[in-house]
Amino acid sequence: MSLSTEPTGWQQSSETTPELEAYNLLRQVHSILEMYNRYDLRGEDLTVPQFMILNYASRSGVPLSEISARMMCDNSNLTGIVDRLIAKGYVERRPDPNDRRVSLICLTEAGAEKLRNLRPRHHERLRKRMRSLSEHEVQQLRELLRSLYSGLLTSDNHERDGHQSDA
Amino acid sequence: MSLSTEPTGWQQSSETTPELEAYNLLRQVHSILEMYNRYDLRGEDLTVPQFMILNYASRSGVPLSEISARMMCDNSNLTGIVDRLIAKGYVERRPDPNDRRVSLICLTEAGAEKLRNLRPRHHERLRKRMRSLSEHEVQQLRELLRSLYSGLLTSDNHERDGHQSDA
DNA sequence: TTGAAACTATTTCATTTGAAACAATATTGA
DNA sequence: TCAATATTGTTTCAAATGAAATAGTTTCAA
Repeated sequence: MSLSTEPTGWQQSSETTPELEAYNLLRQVHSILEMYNRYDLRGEDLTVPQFMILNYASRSGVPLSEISARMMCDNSNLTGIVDRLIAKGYVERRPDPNDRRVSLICLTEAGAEKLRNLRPRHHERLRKRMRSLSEHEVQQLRELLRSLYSGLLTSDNHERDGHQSDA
Repeated sequence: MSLSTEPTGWQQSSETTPELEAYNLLRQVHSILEMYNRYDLRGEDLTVPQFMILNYASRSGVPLSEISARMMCDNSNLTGIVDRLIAKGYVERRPDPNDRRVSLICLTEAGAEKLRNLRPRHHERLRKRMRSLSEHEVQQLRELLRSLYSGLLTSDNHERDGHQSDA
């Protein structure tokens, strides 16, 4: 996928709903921001998920399953990514003395330094990229996504077909 | 990643901005909706990207690069996914008589039938999942994402460090 | 206490994704 | 025309992801 963002040729399908449009836009925005993040990290010896783990780790150590919960992914996904971060010297695994099942992901000094360097630039870039929204609009967007997020978590949203509750 | 969505233990970091919060929520919402889509397609012999390609293909055929543009991914990603869809009998490749470089992705009758069956249910599920937002809020969200999307495409958002334009 | 159940992380396997290199074809401009 | 350039799709490789199975550990109730 190239970084150039020229107008594309295809048309919006006629069969659509506000919900579907919102969801498609959400996917597109996510995809573009992810792409920019990827390019930002290009020269930094890091991939996007590796950077994400750095952001959730700490010097004192964070359980792998806490990181996977925040990243909304499976534990099994992180094993390999953490391995690569260890190979690069940015984190290390330490056993949790209180629970021998847990392995704590600890930032090394090199990892902490990397993070001190990258995080502020990352936030600043994001801020600039969202300049097309006013301060108020950003907050509006945040609140709408918050509602949506809560709604998705709390209700029975993954029902199977049949037995709709609004019958 | 399990489907259960119980409250998690971690706290929001103190160092954050409205932009970062909005982005993190966007990622989380995206992640949850994607997870639900995955579970919906579980018994349907389809993965999420496979279903997405079905949605963009047609009986008369669509160039692969048009599909990859709409999916915001690289052509190379689709080769394998299309191969699997062909193996399942839902699409086929046909050469474009007007341009021998392009290969048209055509829905088979089985693929068209699958889509007729799945698409309405898919839209209905999405609609229900977004019920926590009012009709007006869905439209607000859509408009905000539209603005953000346009802003991301039009401006020079992937600048390297230095030469900030707001100095 | 002990056995069943739950939890944590890893392993394994298939699929998806990102990126670069490539072959075939099309387009363009000298 | 024809050579340089661009476009389309595939191949290849590394990384990430989803899901199931597994081993080790903890929790909890009988």
